[in-house]
Amino acid sequence: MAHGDVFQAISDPTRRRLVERLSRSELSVNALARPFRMSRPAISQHLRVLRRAGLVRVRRAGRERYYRLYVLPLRRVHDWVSHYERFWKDKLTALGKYLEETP
Amino acid sequence: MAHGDVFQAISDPTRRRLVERLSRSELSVNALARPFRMSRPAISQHLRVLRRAGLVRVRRAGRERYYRLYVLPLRRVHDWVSHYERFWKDKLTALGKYLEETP
DNA sequence: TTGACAAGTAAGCAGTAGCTTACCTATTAT
DNA sequence: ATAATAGGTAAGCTACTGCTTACTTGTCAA
Repeated sequence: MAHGDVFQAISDPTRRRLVERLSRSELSVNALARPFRMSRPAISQHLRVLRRAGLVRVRRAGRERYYRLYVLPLRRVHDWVSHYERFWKDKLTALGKYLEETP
Repeated sequence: MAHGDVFQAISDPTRRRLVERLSRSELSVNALARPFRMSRPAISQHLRVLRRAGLVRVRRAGRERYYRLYVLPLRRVHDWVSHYERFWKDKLTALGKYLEETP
């Protein structure tokens, strides 16, 4: 399983774009890779990272493989970041005030 | 400014812990570094990454430097991740359903 | 059945990340 | 003035990342 880290998985902009594309629909690797200027093996390797982080799953159909987004691991990121949300929403906290004073 | 990437900045678990510690209060580097088993220069280097990502700011007081959290860059991460929130909250979407079917 | 195509893996390479020890600078204390 | 302290920077090392090209495997089409 190799169970990679989600934070690390989404730290790369290419992988974030892959996730974005998959949020619209399931896609074959070729379709996924189309807009990228990178070699297809590079994409395969990024997909491996996403797979290991549990962010995507593959369905084989003939000689194609369809990737589908599996968002649950993103929840960890969401939860971690949400903890700080109040600092930019609640301007009454010390840090929030500091924020306002310093542009 | 060197304007580092926030996603990359928080991809390291040590840096996330630093951010967590700073969310409670402003801290000097020594105070910050106390619970870590790493050398202090290592911490300084992590702080530089956080600084470049705009996540912390320093205030000098005598020979100490107090680091303070500056959360605004986290908003980018929050926004990006929030876009996928509906996939685990709204179980009616295709991907949400898929999620339910596959444990 | 021969070839084209989809996608993955392997090997190799340059660049960077994360750590260490050693050193430097500024401030405080004796 | 001397030494201790806070913290940063530099150099160097290992390990990992992200890419490439070359090769492999499985599937479909002529």
